[in-house]
Amino acid sequence: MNQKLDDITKKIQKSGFKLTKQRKAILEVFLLSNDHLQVEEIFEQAKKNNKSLNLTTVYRTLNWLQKYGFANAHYFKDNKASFEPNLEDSNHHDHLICTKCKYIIEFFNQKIEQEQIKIAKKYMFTVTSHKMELYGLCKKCSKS
Amino acid sequence: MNQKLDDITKKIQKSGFKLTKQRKAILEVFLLSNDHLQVEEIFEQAKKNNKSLNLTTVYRTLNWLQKYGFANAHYFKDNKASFEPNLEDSNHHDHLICTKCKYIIEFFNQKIEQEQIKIAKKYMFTVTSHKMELYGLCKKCSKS
DNA sequence: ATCCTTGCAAAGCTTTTGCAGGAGA
DNA sequence: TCTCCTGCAAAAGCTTTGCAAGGAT
Repeated sequence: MNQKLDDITKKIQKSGFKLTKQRKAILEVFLLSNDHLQVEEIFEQAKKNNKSLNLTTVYRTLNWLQKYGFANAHYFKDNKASFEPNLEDSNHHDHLICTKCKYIIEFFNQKIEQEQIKIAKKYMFTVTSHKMELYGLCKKCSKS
Repeated sequence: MNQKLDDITKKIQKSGFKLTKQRKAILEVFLLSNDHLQVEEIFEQAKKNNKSLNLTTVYRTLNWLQKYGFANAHYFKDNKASFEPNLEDSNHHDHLICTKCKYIIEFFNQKIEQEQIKIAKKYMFTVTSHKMELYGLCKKCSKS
C-alpha cells in the first residue's frame, strides 16, 4: 500500500477517528491528492473505491477532518466548499486562480509570509491560518 | 443629500442601471458602508429606507453591481456571500478576520502588492483581482 | 458492550428563476 | 412606449440533521 497514507491515517486515528471502509475510501482520494477538491469530486472518486459510499458521509468526514485540523476548507469564486489536506509535512501555499478555465496554480512566497507576520504583530492578532488568492486569466486564457 | 452617493450613483446609471426606489435604498446602505456586508444585512438595513423591499431584489442588485464591476463578493469562513463596494476612489485592502468574534480589520501592505505583481509575471497570469485574508484571534479574543 | 458511523430521507439555508404586473427613461 | 425592474412563490443548489441499523475497538 501507500506508506504516507498509512502514516497519516494512523495519526488521524489517534484523535479518535474510527477507520471505516467508507472513510478509508475517502482518505485515499483526499490525502493523496495535491489538488483542492470539491466535495462532489471527492465523492465521485471515492465511490470508485467503495460503491456504496454516500455523499453525507463525505461531508461528515471532511467536516471531522477540518474540525480536528487535518483539512482546510476554501470557498473559491462560487460558494461551494473545496477541501485540501492540512498535514504538517505539506507545504503551505497560496493560489492563482484562472477565472475562465478554473485552472489553479499554487505558489509560495517567503516575502509575503514575512509581511503577514508583521501585519499580525501590528494589529496584535494571533494568526492561525490565512488564505491568499489571486484571480485572473492564465497564460492560455489571456491569449484568446 | 450625500454628494459622494450621488456621484457614484450617476456613474452607475451610465452603465444602464435604472434607478428605482428599491435600488436607491440599497445603494444608500451599500455604497456608504465601509464594511463587508452580508446580503441579509444589506437587506435588513435597506428595508428601513423602503419597507416593501424584497430580498430577491437585493440579490439581483448586488449581482448586477458585481457584474459591472461596482462591487466585489467575498466568501469568508462560511459560505455566505459578503459584498463590498468596488469604487475607483476606494483603496484596495486586505482582511484580518477574528474567527471568534468575527471582527474584521482592513489593512494595506505595499510590499505584498508588489510581490503579487511579481508572482503574476512569473506564472504569466493576468491578475484582475485578489483576496488575502488572515484568520486568527484579535487582541481582545486572544486574551481570553 | 459501548460508542461511533452510516445510509436514507427529509429538512435547512442561501441563492436563483419564472412570471405577470409595474415603473423608469 | 419600450424596456427593464419588482415581488411573490417556487425551484434549485449545497449542506446538515434525525433516526434506526450496522460496524469498529
